[in-house]
Amino acid sequence: MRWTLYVDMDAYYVSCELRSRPELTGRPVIVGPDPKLGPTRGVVLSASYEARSFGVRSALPVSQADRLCPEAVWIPAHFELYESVAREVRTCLARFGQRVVPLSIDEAAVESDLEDAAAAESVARDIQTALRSELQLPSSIGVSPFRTVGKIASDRAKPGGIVVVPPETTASFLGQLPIRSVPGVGPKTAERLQSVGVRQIGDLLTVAPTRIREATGSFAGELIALARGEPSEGASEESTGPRSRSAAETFVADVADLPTLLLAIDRLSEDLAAALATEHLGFQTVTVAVRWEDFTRAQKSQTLSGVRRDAVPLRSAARRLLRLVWERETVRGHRRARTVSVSAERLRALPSGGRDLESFAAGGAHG
DNA sequence: TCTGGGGTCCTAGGACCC
DNA sequence: TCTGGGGTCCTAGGACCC
Repeated sequence: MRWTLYVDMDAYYVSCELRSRPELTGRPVIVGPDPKLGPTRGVVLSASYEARSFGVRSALPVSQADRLCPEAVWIPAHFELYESVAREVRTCLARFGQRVVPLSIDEAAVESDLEDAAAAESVARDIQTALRSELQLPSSIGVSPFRTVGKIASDRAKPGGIVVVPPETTASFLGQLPIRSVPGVGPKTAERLQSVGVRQIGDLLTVAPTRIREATGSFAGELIALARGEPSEGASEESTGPRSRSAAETFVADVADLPTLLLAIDRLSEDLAAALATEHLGFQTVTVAVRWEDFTRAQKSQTLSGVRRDAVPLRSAARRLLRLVWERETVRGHRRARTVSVSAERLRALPSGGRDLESFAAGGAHG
């Protein structure tokens, strides 16, 4: 039987940092912008379990984390380190299965043909030991024939554990868990489900399917199948390359004038174009988004007549789109901007040689 | 001092096409 | 009086994830 060993690294960014600073082990450590270095609008990226005991969590505003845990050791993020350690992790995992599917920087599914649940648990144990002894990284592992169930199980295994869910016990394992533990069910969906009487996954089997559908639309079938212990595993995904690349900037203080926003758009466009060039990616759609001071968002996008690769068309489209967003806002009376972002979409791989652009224009598209 | 940055997928209406 | 129908593209926004 094909099993998924769903590996989720514990406090991943913190764990990466502790490899070079082992003396901090056992102390509250937070990866994120250090509040003692000045005002910041940032959030916690990763917190050690010692810091979590103070209530510090990922995505918590730094100002609140500082109040909850003043003695924390703050470490600025080193994303290139985390990417390179993630490659080491995948290399290590490859020894333990037929296939390793990377699912995020700190999660991967190891798929392996194994005799039974006991054999799968034994491999999970070996993986954990290897990650710990060879890479000094703690992990949690969920074991199931189903990837979604593996992910849910890995959450229950944290920190440092292994949870095995044999196929015949899937429905009973899931039944008592809060609906919020299903990947894809966030605060809004959970609230809508609760309003039709669904609090736990098992409730999906007792509430009328039409009501589930009212609450969650096309997601309903997937949810009900999961509750039965027979999740519909989406057809194995061809990885087709990235769909979008973006760059964003949140201002230290909200911005009320267009020229300042245009300067930011210029910088972001340059950064984004450089990143796309590194990956040899062309783009066809440009989106500019503004987050206003009240945290609502407005965006404008434009699809160009063909695939582009340079900073110049990216920047000029982005500037135009920003002006349009700004005009629309002027009509309704001037909120200040908190964050601006530029996104490139409908990406296409370009040959690294740098041939004539027009040969990559979408077939038949003009305008 | 509330709420980063980089992503994915879904929905829904209008345009456009055959 | 009537008002096909199915498909795709574009755009704006919502929800969610790490």
